[in-house]
Amino acid sequence: MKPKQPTDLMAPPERPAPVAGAAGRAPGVLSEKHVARLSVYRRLLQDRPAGAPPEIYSHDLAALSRSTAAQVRRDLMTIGFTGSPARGYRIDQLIEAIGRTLDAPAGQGAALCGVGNLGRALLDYFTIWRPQLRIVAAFDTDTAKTGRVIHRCRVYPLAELEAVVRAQGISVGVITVPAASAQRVAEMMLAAGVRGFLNFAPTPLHLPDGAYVEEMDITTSMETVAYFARHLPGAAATEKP
Amino acid sequence: MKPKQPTDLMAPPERPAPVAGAAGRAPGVLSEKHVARLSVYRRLLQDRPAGAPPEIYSHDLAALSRSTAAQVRRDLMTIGFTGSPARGYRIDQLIEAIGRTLDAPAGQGAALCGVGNLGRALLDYFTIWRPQLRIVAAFDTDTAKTGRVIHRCRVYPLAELEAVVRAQGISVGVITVPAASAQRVAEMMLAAGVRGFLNFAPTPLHLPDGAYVEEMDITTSMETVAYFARHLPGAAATEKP
DNA sequence: CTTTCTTTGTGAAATGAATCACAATGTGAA
DNA sequence: TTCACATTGTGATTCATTTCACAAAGAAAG
Repeated sequence: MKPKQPTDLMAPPERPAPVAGAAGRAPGVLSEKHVARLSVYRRLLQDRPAGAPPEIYSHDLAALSRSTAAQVRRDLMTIGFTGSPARGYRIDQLIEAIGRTLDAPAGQGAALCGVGNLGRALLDYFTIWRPQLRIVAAFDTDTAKTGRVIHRCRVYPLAELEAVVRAQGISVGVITVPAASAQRVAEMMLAAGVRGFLNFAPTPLHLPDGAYVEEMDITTSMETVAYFARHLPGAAATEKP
Repeated sequence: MKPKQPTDLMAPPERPAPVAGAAGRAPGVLSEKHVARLSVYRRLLQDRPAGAPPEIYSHDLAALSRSTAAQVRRDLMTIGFTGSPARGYRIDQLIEAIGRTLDAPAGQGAALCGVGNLGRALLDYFTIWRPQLRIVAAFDTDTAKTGRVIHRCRVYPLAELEAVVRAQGISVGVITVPAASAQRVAEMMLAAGVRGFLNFAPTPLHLPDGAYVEEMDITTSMETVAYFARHLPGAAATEKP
């Protein structure tokens, strides 16, 4: 074989394809894991019992969130929040600081596509939800479902998606349709202005840059858990040699 | 302040606490991300249309799975699967090879706790499922639900959890109870022999080493998506300066 | 006031994962 | 047969994230 040029000459260098994700983050924008941890911290702090002290140490928050003290301190550092030695972090201020990072000042609306079993469960899950981030519209093709209001959320026919999403300035889409329709529905939402997608369909979405997709692949998670249930240190169970 | 010993003398060095996860993997055991990708590869290959060619190139599988060709090759390398230059990977053999890695030879059973909206949706989701990994029992405290069969799955009272889990050799637990009961239910399952947990409750589980927990935190995922919907390159939308 | 203790904030180091880049391999065409 | 080419397999490298480890900062006790 002969020595070759940098491998590909006409093909672009191997990238995650022109596909969505937080791949190339703008400077000052946090990483996905980072945002997820902040979200968890906030909820844990909000769920605190009434009598609890108004401050918390990094190692206590770490214990609550299954993290480490160093991780917590680093996370808070990057959002510019500071505590005091020997007293820890002020909980009320911390909740507020995380909110400034995570929440849209004017609030954000989400739309859900596919009012099946899972869709209805999620609507229910998010009914009691702060105004900061709410599912404000649902869509389905089934005329038996459209026009009704399920868990306080109106169900529109899919044909009205573009109009409703635009009118309400919806920026987040939750996809709970069957795998076969997921890509089509996602593209409709994208065209209507939705930028962030939470995809429960068991197939990856292919969207251009400028869209962010989080795959919630229940089947894959289940298989992952099953794998580690067998392969964890000290797990001889269920395994046939 | 005075120079100090290695920081902590009696406290153990900061670790993710004696808490579950794939933290310290045994040698030869794959990483979580790795397993997740293999699971996705397999499903994509299985879902292939009938007329498709019996082989596939790494870059084609990468495109399907939102990955890169190099990543795919590396993944298959670590499970010891090889293709042929200029012809790619044999799909049928690859599906089988992934199965040898992911599946328990004798199959694995899962139990679901909490037959609410979300629990029922998941039971439905997993009804048509291969024998390799199935939800074989559900549990709930509500006597209106126990004794019935929902989506082909029998619902037992929580009191029978230990007996049923032991009798059926169940190794995976799916938690869809309210946050307040999640920890208790997880501990019951752990005591009965469950090693892997898929936790949909909006609070992290605290289990000792020897248990693996995958958090399926829908609220956090939603907040993450919302954040990136606003902060993605070229996303001025929904943001108020 | 001084000492002792625990905690924060953060460079530096370590770990882990993804990507690069290229020799080796096989295919099909001439 | 030989050539040209696209692809695999993989060491080396880069990049991202986590962890370490310690100076600085209070607080509380003496």
